[in-house]
Amino acid sequence: MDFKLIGEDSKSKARAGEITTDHGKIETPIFMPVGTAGTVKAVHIRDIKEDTNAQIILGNTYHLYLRPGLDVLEPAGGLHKFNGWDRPILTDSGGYQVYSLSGTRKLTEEGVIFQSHIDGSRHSFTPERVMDIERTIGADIMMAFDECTPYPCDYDYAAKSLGITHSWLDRCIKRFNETECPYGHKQALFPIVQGSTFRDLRVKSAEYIASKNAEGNAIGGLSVGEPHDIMYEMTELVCNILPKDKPRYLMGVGTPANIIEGISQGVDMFDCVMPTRNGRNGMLFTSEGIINIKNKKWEKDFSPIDENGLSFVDSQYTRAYLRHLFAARETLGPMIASLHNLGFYLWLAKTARKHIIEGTFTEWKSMILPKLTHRL
RNA sequence: GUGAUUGUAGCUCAGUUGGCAGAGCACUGGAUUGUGGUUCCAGGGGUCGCGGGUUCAAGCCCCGUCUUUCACC
Repeated sequence: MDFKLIGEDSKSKARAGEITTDHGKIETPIFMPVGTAGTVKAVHIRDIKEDTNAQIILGNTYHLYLRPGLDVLEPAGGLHKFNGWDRPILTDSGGYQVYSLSGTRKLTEEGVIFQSHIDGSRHSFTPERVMDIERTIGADIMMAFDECTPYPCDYDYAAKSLGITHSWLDRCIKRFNETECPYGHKQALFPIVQGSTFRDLRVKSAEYIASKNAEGNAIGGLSVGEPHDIMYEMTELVCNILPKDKPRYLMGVGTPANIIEGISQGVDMFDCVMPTRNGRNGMLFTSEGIINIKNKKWEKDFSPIDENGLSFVDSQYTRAYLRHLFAARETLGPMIASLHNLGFYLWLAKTARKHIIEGTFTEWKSMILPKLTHRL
């Protein structure tokens, strides 16, 4: 993996760059659609590639390990071959899922013993095991196994958890260096900064992660319910410590406004379930504001979904028709809304990049921000 | 025609000994941040078939009437 900076904004920390992987280039800042179970829910691979122009998607170690399992993914030739996505893939390590999904779990210095949310079966994740699984999935970017602390989180727990995350990182790096991709392409390992909402823990973690000189670095443990200003404060703090010449990935963020703020603080990569999950539930992010397509006010609105949108669904379908699909619980409704939202998120990142390169990012940001939170 | 039976929110139905009219679904809003195609929160909505009567008080008891379904002539 390679990363080079293309341009920097003079009035903020925003920067434009380019990541090169064996599966192609990623122009940053970038939004990465989430494809937890090997699919970006309700959207065809063809539409993600050709309509939203996404350059990288996510997969999830926890979910893919449980289903379909490595005994399917390995003979399939890895996730790229399995789902037909030939551009870059990033796999989340499962640390977040062990925290958010698993009913009963036991966390020790060694690793985590958890129960499957599907059938209750017991499994064990250690840093070594997670590295092996991510090798078998074959993602271009593998995330280190961490513990995502909840919010709120008391200081003692956050400090103890951080120690575990750091020691797990060392074991991830060791295993990563001892193994290689079974399919022949290169894989990168990104460590994750934790430390909850405590400045000293975040600084300590960011310095530790920076010292590993990884090919890219991630900020985790945010967007878990804390106020936005705390999220921004922690992001800014950490970005000032993480190396400038490596991509920075803010995990799980966020709303369009969160992403613009993150970009201005020097974050290069984002992922979030919001465009797809909220899309499936009728919430649309458009160029003029946020729409709840289920609202009665759209019942007889025969205007296009988003007259400025670049996705084919934006002009193909009307708001009234999309509302009807949701009211009738037709499968096409969530499909249209998901594709539209992904198109909008990708447009947002691409347009931010253009303005960073042209030197007009700050002006554009102050123009676009009110529209991103406005409700139609 | 006779004997039973039914009628309460848009729908399906609870409603105790007579004591503030309820639920689920639907509808109207809101939430959702490294995804279990969800889930959660809030709100609006009633001439208790209709007309009388008893009672401090009736969805509930009494009388009449209409209505639903069933059985028998």
